Amino acid sequence: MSKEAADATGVDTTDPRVARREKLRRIGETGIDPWGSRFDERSMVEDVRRLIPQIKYRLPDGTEIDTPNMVNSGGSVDYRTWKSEQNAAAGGNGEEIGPQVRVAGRIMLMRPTGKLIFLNLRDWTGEIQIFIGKNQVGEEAFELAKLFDLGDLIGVDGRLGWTNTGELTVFAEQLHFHTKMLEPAPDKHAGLHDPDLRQRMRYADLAFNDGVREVFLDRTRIVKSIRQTLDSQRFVEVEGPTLHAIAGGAAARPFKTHHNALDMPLFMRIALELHLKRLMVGGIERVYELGRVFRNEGVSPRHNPEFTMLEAYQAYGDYGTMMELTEQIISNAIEAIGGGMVRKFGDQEVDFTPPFARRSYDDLILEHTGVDPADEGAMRALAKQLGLETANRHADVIKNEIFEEKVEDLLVGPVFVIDYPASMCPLTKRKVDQPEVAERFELFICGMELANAYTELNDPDLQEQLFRTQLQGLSEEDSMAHMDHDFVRALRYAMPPAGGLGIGIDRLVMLLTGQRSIRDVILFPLLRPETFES
RNA sequence: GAAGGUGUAGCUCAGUCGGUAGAGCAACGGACUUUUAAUCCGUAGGUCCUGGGUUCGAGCCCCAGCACCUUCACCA
Repeated sequence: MSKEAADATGVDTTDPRVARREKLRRIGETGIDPWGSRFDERSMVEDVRRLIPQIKYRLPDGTEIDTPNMVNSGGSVDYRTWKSEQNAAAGGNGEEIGPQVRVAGRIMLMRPTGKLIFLNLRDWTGEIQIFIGKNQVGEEAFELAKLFDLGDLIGVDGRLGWTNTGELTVFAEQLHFHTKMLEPAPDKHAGLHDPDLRQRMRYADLAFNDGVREVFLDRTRIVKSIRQTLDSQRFVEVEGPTLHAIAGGAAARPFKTHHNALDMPLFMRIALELHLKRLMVGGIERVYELGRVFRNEGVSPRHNPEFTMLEAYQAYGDYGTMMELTEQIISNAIEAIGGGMVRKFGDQEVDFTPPFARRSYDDLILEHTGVDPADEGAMRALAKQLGLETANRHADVIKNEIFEEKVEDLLVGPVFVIDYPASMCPLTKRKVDQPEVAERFELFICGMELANAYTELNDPDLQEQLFRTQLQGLSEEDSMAHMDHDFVRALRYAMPPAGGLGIGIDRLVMLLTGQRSIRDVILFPLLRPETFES
């Protein structure tokens, strides 16, 4: 048994948790519900700041003048000096007047100085200083204020005004206790740094770390903007099934699950594609889904097992249409969060001003390797030189490995890589005059694959044949040759020629908000479960 | 799955050559009615990730395990 410190009431003071529970108890003793209740007609901090013009200085003769632009609020005026000048000119002491406001939020900082306490109160729109003076709020309320801890949720009624140092402040007249935080607050300046804690306890990360909420609010703005861009072009948003009997539409390992009542194996979807195309057969000529897909693969700063995809399909379009749509989606999203078309990502700078560059797959290989991609022998030799596996592999597979090895990382972009080898793209229409080339693009930015689009294959017989054709050099698990008879039947009911687009939303948010890890743009990324003692 | 890194007070982090466990913030007590990460005085707080081993002696060295980070692998 370790020795325990105790305050006058015999309570252990070494553990902040114990101290907080003791304060909770004392608050309850005063008759106040420490878990709060409905609190109507409060203002958001953002809106309170808009009331600044209503703060006036009333001179002895009754005239009211605007308060100046303070040092602490971006201006240059020292309030004390300004007031004494005004008073001297008026021949008497004036008085500041300001609007009544009601705010609520979390206590982020506390600066008690004897019989007054300064607080920084934060709600989800911003932070504002609160002044609590013993003489101003009364003995009882001041005793309550002494039981406040960092992280507690409180409400304040008071007058909006300036302190002598020119800080916008709510001068408290009435205090309301809303909720006690029972856990110790993170470091008030450094916040939570440990990435494990930040991800596990995203609530604390959001509450106490600067900039985190802004990233996730930007994510919401980006997603909303994408919907607006598509909706304004008469795309219809739909919700496809997430449980699939056949995990198709991409080459990825699915999560397996099981339906008990039907005793049926199921897969979590790995793509949205095949159901959206069925809907185009049904006549929804412009259709999209913004939804979660699941891929049973490793995690990395760019991969989370569940992530958000946009897929959009436009009848009578092609991959060129999809390039234009992609440019609109991205530039509108940037406009929605502000900050300009030129953005920094790590030490790279990316100019998102459309139109984006368009470069052919083969040209890029030639440019970055100096080897002719049409020369299969030379490609194989280069692959061997790079230490890549070449035996029994299709020439296009080898070429693609070379592309991934030598080209992808260098594409700062944004650049549309166009015209892929047809054998790599079983859901893609071939060029009429070049059947070995597929009408497909991938959009690369900062070495990341951000979007993928095709002129969609709508020939049911060819589609069936491609499903049946096991690609050389790919295992069954790695190929997308999972026959989906119903999908082929759907094509037989006539799917219009169309362009289709997929965008990785998480990666887009990463790029636009400057976050280096996908886990910083996903609220609750996958983690191993924490072990709790109980 | 592989390699490297990290794990020390509630939080952020130091910890020398292997020799009694440290700071700032938070907490507790005190002073302070215009502070800005308030300041000042004082007090308390440790399963040094877990389990083994080497050693007279381990936060530090060795082995195994766990979690996270990075790179790689997997990844249309």
